[in-house]
Amino acid sequence: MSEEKLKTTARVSFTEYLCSKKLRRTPERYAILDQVCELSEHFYVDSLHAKLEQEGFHVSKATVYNTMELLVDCGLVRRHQFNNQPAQYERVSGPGNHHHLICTQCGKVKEVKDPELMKTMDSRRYPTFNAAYFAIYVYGVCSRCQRKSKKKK
Amino acid sequence: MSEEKLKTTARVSFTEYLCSKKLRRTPERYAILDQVCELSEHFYVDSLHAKLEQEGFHVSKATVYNTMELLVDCGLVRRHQFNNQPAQYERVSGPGNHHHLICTQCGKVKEVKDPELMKTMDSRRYPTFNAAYFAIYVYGVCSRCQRKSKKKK
DNA sequence: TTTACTGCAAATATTTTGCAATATC
DNA sequence: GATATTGCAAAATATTTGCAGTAAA
Repeated sequence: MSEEKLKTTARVSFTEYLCSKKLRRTPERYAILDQVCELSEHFYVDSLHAKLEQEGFHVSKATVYNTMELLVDCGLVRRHQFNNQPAQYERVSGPGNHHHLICTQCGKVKEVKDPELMKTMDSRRYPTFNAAYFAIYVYGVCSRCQRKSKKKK
Repeated sequence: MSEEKLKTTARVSFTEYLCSKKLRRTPERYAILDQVCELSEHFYVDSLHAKLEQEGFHVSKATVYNTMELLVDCGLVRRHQFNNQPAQYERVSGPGNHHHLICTQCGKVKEVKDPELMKTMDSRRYPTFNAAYFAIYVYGVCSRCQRKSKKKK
């Protein structure tokens, strides 16, 4: 999907969400969503805010925080938080199809695709819990840190 | 496993860990570990600290934070952090055999056993990543919150 | 016209850090 | 005896909140 098409699709979803919840469609909210669509990787509130300012769009951080909450609530964005770092966000593009490898030494996060595992996850059913989406984190040591510890020895 | 046996096993692991890393075996560290073994559920640094003080063992919070890091590093404890709440910790008893259901409305966390899923997870292999353990979070709406939203309509 | 939203600054709260005193090795 | 660890208080920092002004409906 092209970035433009992606933006359009996201805007439509967001508009539907805002209307259904009787929330206002402000330029700030759409500018933040647009910027989110331009960030392919995981990002932080701080980096998102900096990018917006850099592009000449002034918003307060409070508004960015507020909007991220809406975007998470409407399913366009996922929130992750590892090891007491600031929260990381990630745009959702299509059905969840990857999980995360997290290095316990350097904190780096890598995405991995695993269709078989995703299928297994999708097949899970819970009697009294209405599941919406899931996140899988595998903790371990990344290749770079493995090399580092070998050197030390 | 009885609580006493569990404590003993945990102490042995922790001692091995401390020795291997040439860290000191202080009464504070063991007292914290013992207390962790007495908490079956997820807990916070704050509640753990309060429990210790309540039982007459005085430790500073800084030491609790420090020790939790060691316990996580040596694999006796897992750390979770949801939705900007303070970090939650959970004692690891035997091989990982459950995952978590998290209510996006009230924030409540529930453990679920799913041996089949655990088997699938254990079978995953990554070429350059040395996996140690994993965490699975399923987000959705718990039964209580489902009832609440029905009432509202 | 109503009131939700924004920006700003101040408040909050968890976690980290600096340092002197202490206890482990 | 050397120095890692502790306790305490202060600092750091992400996020939330209060409030007056602005703008969407």
